[in-house]
Amino acid sequence: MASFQSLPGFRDFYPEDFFRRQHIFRVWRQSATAFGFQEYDAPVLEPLELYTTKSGDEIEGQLFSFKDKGDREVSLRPEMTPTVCRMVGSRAGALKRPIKWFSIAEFYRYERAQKGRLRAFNQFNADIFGEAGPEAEIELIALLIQCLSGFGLAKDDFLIRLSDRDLWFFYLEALGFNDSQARGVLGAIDRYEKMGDGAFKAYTDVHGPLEDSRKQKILGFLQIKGLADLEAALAPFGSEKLAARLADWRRVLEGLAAMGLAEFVSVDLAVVRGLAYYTGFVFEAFDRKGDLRALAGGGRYNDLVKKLGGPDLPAVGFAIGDVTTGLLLEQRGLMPAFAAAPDVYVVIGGPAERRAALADIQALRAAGVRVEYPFKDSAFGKQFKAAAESGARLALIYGGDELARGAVKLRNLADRSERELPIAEVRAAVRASLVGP
RNA sequence: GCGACCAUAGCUCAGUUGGUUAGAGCACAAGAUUGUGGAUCUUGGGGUCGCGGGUUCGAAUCCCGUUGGUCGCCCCA
Repeated sequence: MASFQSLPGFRDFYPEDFFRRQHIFRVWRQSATAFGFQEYDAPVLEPLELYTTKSGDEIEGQLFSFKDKGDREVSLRPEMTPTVCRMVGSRAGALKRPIKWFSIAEFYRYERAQKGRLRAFNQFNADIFGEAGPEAEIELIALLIQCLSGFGLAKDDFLIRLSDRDLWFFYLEALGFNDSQARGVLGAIDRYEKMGDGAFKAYTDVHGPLEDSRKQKILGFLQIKGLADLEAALAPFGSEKLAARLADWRRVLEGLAAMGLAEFVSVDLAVVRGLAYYTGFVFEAFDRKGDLRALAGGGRYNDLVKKLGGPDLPAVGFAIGDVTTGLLLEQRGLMPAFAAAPDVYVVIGGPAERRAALADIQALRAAGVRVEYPFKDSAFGKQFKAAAESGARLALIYGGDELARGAVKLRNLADRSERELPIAEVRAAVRASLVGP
């Protein structure tokens, strides 16, 4: 047992773990690139204030924060949103709209680890700045779907639940709740799926009892699972603002339907997201079959750039994590097996043959061919075993007999066929064999 | 911050009422095997039994503490 271990909630990535992580990153990056998002990165360590300004002082309990040697209050980043708001905000005047950015980065939260949640984890973040209309939501939800279906996950595997904090506030206002009460109700709604009726305890503690008729209306609104139901529920409260909002809803759902993605998305007002800074549409991605925590979440946050000192810039974004995604892919058998096979394994007869082999090995590698060879001289039998175990498609054999003729052997390890070729043709022959059938 | 369960080799685990030098399979390495394959056989390396203390003639085993893991609660950006 080693004397040192990684810190709680932090992971070592051994090659097979790293391979799985890279697979996840690769799908995310390909998806974002295909959607025209540009990649950025930012510091791991930020001023503590960046997060307390956004989320309040209570957040500090969940942060990896400390004082640096210059007596600055700093924190490892727990999320990307404030950082990207700062970056976009400070150059907003010069950036072409819409601003579509993504990042893949590691984040740190000082919390107890549990299933799907660690202290250090990776997230893909995608955000669109400068577009107030629902086209931004369409783009991001479509990207989120691609970031999951790119692994081979289908509509039976996951679901995007779409909700709207604006509509909730509108509805609660119509029921006579003031702003503070409405926020309390949203807090209860956020917990209702998990806790049932107990979710309202925090509300009644602060705002007093909630009469049954209004509570039933709230619970009824919560059950809405489609646009038609939504429109029917809101019909009694007709107003221009509401009509415009419902028009936004139709545009989002029609846009996604036109992309062929309707079956991935459901209207579901039970999703409100805990954070207060969301200002409109909010959405989460869920595993349909299992009991995993949310796969991804996001929404619109039109006030945050300004709150963090930037211009008034509408924004919408989402994040998806590597831990839950990895668990889901393992459960569904969609995580590819670790593969580190070279293209070519070179079998070397002995010290004299090694010199010729090394020259070709270096030339092949410089040309981009993955080449492996034994460091120490050993029996041919052992080397062929090693060649087979390496998973290489080809073996190049540098034996004394062949080299005496100025030749080497090229063996196809899959079908065990073998041919001799002049040593000068090794590079061309290897290339042809690798691209060939 | 709170709670439950767990901890023996790189991995999965065995280890009797507390009793000599803690074992197996897999993995790794060497050999059988100096010109052709993932097999087989033989051999080997690898352990402060998570750590610390206590009980005992004697602790992997019993007790206390602690650290870590897993899973919940709180929280979830």
